[in-house]
Amino acid sequence: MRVLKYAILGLLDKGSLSGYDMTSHFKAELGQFWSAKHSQIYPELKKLTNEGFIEFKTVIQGSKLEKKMYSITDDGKRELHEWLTAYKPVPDTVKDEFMLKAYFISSMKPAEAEGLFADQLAKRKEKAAFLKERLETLKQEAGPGISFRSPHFGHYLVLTRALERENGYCSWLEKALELIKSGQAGS
Amino acid sequence: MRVLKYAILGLLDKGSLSGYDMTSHFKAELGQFWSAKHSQIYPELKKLTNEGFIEFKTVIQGSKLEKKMYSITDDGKRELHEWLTAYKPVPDTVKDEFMLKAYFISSMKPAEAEGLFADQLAKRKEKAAFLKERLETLKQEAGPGISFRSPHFGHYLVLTRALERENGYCSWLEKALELIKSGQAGS
DNA sequence: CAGGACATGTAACGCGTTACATGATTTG
DNA sequence: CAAATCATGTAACGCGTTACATGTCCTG
Repeated sequence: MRVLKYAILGLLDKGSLSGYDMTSHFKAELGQFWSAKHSQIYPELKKLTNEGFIEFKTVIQGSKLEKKMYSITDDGKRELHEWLTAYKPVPDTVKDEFMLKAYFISSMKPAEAEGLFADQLAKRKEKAAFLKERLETLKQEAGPGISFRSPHFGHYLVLTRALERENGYCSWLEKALELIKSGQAGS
Repeated sequence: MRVLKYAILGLLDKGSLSGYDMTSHFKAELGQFWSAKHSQIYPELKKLTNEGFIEFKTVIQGSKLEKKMYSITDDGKRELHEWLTAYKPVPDTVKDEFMLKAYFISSMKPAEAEGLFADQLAKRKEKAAFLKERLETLKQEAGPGISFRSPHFGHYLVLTRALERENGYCSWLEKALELIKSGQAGS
């Protein structure tokens, strides 16, 4: 399905970028929902160039270092638009290794399960706090009444969703922990 | 990391299964958080047998049809336990193609974005309703006061998490849709 | 007796990660 | 001047999906 192709086209639709710049985006907010390593990005850039969806200009950074600045072509824009506006089914499976362990909870002792869930809760809370801070920063940059028109709207959507995802996970973990503990008490 | 290995060991820790049985589990509740096709399962079963983590007996179904019933060995149980009780970091990225599109919302017209989000909301609501029904059924089978001791506790955890995941997605989509529509009104 | 479910396998291909490999630039 | 960051590439390997391939059993 080549989703990385569309991730690259989408990034380039906002402005020119080098391959290295793209890896940076995948390490920032966008990385909550999509990412790729540079070893996957560089070959994909070559492929997209051959296909005519993007093009590049070599730029000299400093005195020697060569950098390829990519931009999207009209063909690329058409391709991106087609993907963006296509309605797709919700995936049946979104893989989550922790939930796989949860499914096998009967293979653990209560104390082991409690430890596992408590650890996960602590880590998720930390991540939620981190995302909350990022969102506060964004709100200050973009102003409080963020709207469709704002250049930060995409960031805003991604951050609010990521934060709610973690918060939802946390409240579920808390409920699960109580059930595990009450089962343990009655032994 | 071979997570499929542990998925198989976990399933077998509850009782003997054929490869075909495992694919059925991946199509049921467990499939919300992990799945694999039979083309991946059968080679993995061969590998796990060679490694001594599982073993099988050939059973005749009907008069001719051969079926391999797998069970977990003591080595396999140790291996499973080690994985279950290992604390792991929360993954940085959980891929979500729809959220990638959301990040690129500025490359869409408001009406296009509205259509996309409305479609996603309808599909997520449908999935949430389906999961809610499954959960009601489970509650009737298991009784209302489900606890750690219940043989259905793993199912219960997975279903409640999946349902809350969809509900959370829906409420975020509704908020996003309002922002998109209000931006459109002011154009 | 036909269609769907049960049952098991292999092959080809693409996606994704880790590791290998190199070099320039900036900042403290 | 050392360390971190900027910058680009390839190779090997494993994971996952689609397609190819075959045959039995049960239900209406």
